[in-house]
Amino acid sequence: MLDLKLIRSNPDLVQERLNARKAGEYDIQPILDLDAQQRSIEGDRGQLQARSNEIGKAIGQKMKGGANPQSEEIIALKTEGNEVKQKLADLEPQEKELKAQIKALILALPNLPDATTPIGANETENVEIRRWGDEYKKDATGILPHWDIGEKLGILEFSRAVKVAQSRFVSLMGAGAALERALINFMLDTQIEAGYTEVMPPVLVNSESLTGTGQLPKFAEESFRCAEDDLWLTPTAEVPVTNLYRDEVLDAENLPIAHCAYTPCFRREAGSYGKDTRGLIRLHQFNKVELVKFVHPDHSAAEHEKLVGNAEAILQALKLPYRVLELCSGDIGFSAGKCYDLEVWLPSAGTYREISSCSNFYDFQARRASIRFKEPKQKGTRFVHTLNGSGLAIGRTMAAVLENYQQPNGTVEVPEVLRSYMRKDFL
RNA sequence: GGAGAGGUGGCAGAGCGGUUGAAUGCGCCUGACUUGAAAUCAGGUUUAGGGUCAAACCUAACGGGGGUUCGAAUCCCCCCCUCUCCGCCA
Repeated sequence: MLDLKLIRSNPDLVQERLNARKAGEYDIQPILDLDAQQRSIEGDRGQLQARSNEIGKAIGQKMKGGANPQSEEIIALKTEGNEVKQKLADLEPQEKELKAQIKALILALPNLPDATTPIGANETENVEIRRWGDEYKKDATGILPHWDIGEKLGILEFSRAVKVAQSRFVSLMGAGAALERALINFMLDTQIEAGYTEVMPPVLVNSESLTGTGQLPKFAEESFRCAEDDLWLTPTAEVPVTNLYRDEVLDAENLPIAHCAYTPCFRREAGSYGKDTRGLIRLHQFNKVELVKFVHPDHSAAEHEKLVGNAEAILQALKLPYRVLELCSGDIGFSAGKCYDLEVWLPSAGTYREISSCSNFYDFQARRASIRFKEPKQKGTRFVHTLNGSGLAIGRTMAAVLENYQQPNGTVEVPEVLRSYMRKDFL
């Protein structure tokens, strides 16, 4: 959520930053208009309420002093009190309605792209920052797509999963399930070693939580909902883990708070019907290890770089070639101000595919979820900055392993760092 | 699912119609005492919005939403959540 005070005091800057996402898409003028109305009413209301309080206090004092409740003096005050109440009854609903409208409009506004975020219209204008692991790229000749090799090895079961659920689901069988577990454990162990505290959060979350991180209200159609309970299947552990601290005031000395979490993730993938219909790339249910940080605003840029490094460390340990993109203003997510994507090399397709997205949300989510911190000796509170990134998406990592580690004889070598988890060298 | 209890400041916990934004304790901050610290004493310490150069000041908030009243943390109604016991269950 953007700061209304910033919108009010610096409308041109805000509008210009929003235009960097998509020109003509966002207009803050209605907010400014409604805000002016609301403030005007609030002024009047405040005065009336002050008078009402005076009357109440005056009556209280006189009664305590033994005044007759039927005396003219008291009756006159009560009459005025009733008049004030009438006027307030007229003003209050107006102001309430205006506030609700403003809130709804602000909740629909995305974060401002950071000044360092490259300007661009769409994903074609993302900027490649660096590449890693070219030396591990093998000759792709004869390499089967991961879904083919997976079915051949009997470790990925698509058609039966479709019977059980629907399309875009998979069952992992035998060594496939074991590999998934190995990846989860390896990633968690690595991130715990790097200083993250593991958490296993609920994967059903309420609407307030989804609003806190920015999935609601705009992206309701992207999540599975249990309508009777106001609960949704979490689309990413970002939601439950960030909301762990919703409506809290944290001690500055406890920052940064860093969590890693393994959870299944659920996405409806509405509107992507033709895309990635085969394999593990785009499923309604997938596993992910997520990294989430709550940091002091002064350190969020440095913490962001560190977090990207933590995600990269997984790919490096797995010796999977990847590149780092900095997303441009037209492609960063709704809540993010700055975002790096990690893309892993998929030899069968001859392309890099997103495997992690690491974002700095600045105070955008913290403001929505009211996550603040207090510094000793300083008055008041400030919003923390929240960061998160995949570390990593398990299914896509599995796809990358099945392809990058595929042998000419149709087996798949187990990456060295996973062998102690798998207790075997080949699939 | 049945029965009961309860949701108050950073925490614990009073208040149950009138100058109560809220006793008390803990925590925290400032000062005194001390070589320093502890202990002790005095004072201070909620958040949000408005206002101001900065203050003063004004308004709101005692789970959420309505209602009664000149006036509600306190009374009434609805909803949510938590806890205890019973039942069921991984």
